[in-house]
Amino acid sequence: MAVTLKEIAGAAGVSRATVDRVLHGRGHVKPEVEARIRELAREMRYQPSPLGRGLVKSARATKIGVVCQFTETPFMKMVVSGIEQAREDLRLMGAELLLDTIDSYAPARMIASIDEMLKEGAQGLALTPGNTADIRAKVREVIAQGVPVITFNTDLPGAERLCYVGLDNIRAGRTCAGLMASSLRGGGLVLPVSGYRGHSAHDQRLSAFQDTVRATFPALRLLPAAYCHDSDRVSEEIVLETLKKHPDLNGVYVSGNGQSGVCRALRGAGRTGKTVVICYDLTEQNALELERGGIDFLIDQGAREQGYRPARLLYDYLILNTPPKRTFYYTDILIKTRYNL
Amino acid sequence: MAVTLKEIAGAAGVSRATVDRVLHGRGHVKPEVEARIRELAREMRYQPSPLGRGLVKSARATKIGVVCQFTETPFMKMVVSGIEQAREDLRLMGAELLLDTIDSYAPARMIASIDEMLKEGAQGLALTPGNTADIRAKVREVIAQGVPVITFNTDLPGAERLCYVGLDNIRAGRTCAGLMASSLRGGGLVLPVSGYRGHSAHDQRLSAFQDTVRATFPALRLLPAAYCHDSDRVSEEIVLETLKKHPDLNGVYVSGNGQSGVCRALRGAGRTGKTVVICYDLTEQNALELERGGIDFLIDQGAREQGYRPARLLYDYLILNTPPKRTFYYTDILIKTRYNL
DNA sequence: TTGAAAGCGATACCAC
DNA sequence: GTGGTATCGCTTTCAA
Repeated sequence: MAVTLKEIAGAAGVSRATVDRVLHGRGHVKPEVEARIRELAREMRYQPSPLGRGLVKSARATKIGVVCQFTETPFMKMVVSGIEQAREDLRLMGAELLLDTIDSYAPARMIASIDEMLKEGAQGLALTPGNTADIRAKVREVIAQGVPVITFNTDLPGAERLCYVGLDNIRAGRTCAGLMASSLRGGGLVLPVSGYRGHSAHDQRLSAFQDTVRATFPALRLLPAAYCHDSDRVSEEIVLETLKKHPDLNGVYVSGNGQSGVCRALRGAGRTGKTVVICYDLTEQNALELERGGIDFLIDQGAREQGYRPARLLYDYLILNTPPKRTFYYTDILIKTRYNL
Repeated sequence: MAVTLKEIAGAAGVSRATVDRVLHGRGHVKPEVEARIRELAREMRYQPSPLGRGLVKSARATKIGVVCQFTETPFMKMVVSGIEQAREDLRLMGAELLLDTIDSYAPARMIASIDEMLKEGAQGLALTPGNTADIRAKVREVIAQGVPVITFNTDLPGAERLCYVGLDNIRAGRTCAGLMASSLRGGGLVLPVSGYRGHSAHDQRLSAFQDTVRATFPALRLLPAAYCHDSDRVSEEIVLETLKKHPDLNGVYVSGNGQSGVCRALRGAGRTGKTVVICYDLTEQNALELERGGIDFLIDQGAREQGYRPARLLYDYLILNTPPKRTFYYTDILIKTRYNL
């Protein structure tokens, strides 16, 4: 049986209320009494019960706001399903999750949504921010008001957010370089395809891949990176063009979206299973391609975790007074093949 | 705000106690009242609060027993750390975890430990059983007494355990075959090294690997499997012998322990980085070898998860009356390279 | 067959 | 400064 507040109170010869005040640093307690209680709590290894605390808090439900952008993509849909899982869990734990999804990239809507959340009484926010000056300013303002913010999927450099939950894109890019090299032991020609120039995740994945290949795997020759703007049509075009010049293209690395287009082009050219394809995000579409052999390796970001974790961290912070242990919660870099889907 | 028992009681015009009896199927309720309450609960989408329930149960702490074998191996040490994490979490949730570790394989001690747990009042058990007749009989007996059992790491076929938590060794073996094939696109000679003949996990990993290679990757030639009894000395010997006959050995697949011996032999022969090594379990030793390039791919079983999950499932079952949703909780097949450690 | 009441651990509020 | 007390949602006697 764990030690309870009541036991501390008994041992100290005071009431539970006094112990509570001390443990929450609310003051209004005689210094000597306070010291004694602090000492006692340590000695008896007191740890507050999340059960009791949660129960009390469930009276006036704590509200946690989540705003998620880009929800039109299959990947983000999975993130949202993680958020909904969190909503369910939080409900049982006596808290309420307010969710707003923004289907595309819209900084203005993001800001409006943040304001809306605050108006509805959100006591903490989880966001997938866009990195614009407006949003940076807004987030700073929110944090200054004492509302904790967690970023997920995309970070917001330079803001005092509690922490970031998402992929370590640099390590992911390196991992892909390693996979490409081990699949092409004899060396070969590789085409990197990225999504948007300036999209921080895409950029990081791309340059980490390029840097690692250049530094560690000289047998691999890199073509200049091409940008497909996350469009399958464009990525297909890019690969087809490349195949004209290099019919024996050995590998394609896709750091953003456009995976299907790449697969289509290679399949049309009869290069499926010959040209190694490495890409990101375990969407249904991509899972299918893994099984069909169109994709060789895929980096899964743990989408549901990205949706779930931020809300839980905010709960722990707000209700249990337990701040996140780290500033970066990197989700696992999960390597998927057709065999471990 | 979620629907509470009280609200149902109010709506049904009865007391909370009556609703409670109905929802727990304890009987002693007039059938018509019971039907009305059931209907109401469904309509109002009542879901019991884990908070309230946990709090009550924390009075007479529910005891959950965990018995873990083979704890002398580095892998099992990580499993134990997962168990200890669960112990901590359960404590906060008002339950108590009794842990007994058995360093080696000892069916008799296992049985004694189970009895001990029951005597100490364990209301549920998580076990890494050995597959002997004695243990099967004991587990059956325990389950017949109404004490739920969960197996982890090793399953116990034919017992009515609640569920199994652990690796899907067959899919893992297949995954390794796929990795070996993609690393040796031109084909090559591969040596499978297993631990014990008759050890179900080792056997499954081995035969799934062999079957997949034979069926899917004809370019890979398989040497007959060798058994090293989990000994680095023996595995080193095996590899050295093989290298004499086949100095250009292209791959080694290690389904049990003995990884270090394999790496040592290859390193001595100057084959590190040339012969592809694929093995299991992210121990410190193995992590080091991944970084040094002695191991190319490694399958991580999610050791901590294997220790943590069973206790949580028992808690959910005993305290929250939520039985496991599946009979097999396969832990993720995590592919590790030096880049995504 | 039913209900009233106590209590799990922590918090909030109101008296003193 | 401090203590008493109601409360959160649920389970568990005990009494009717």
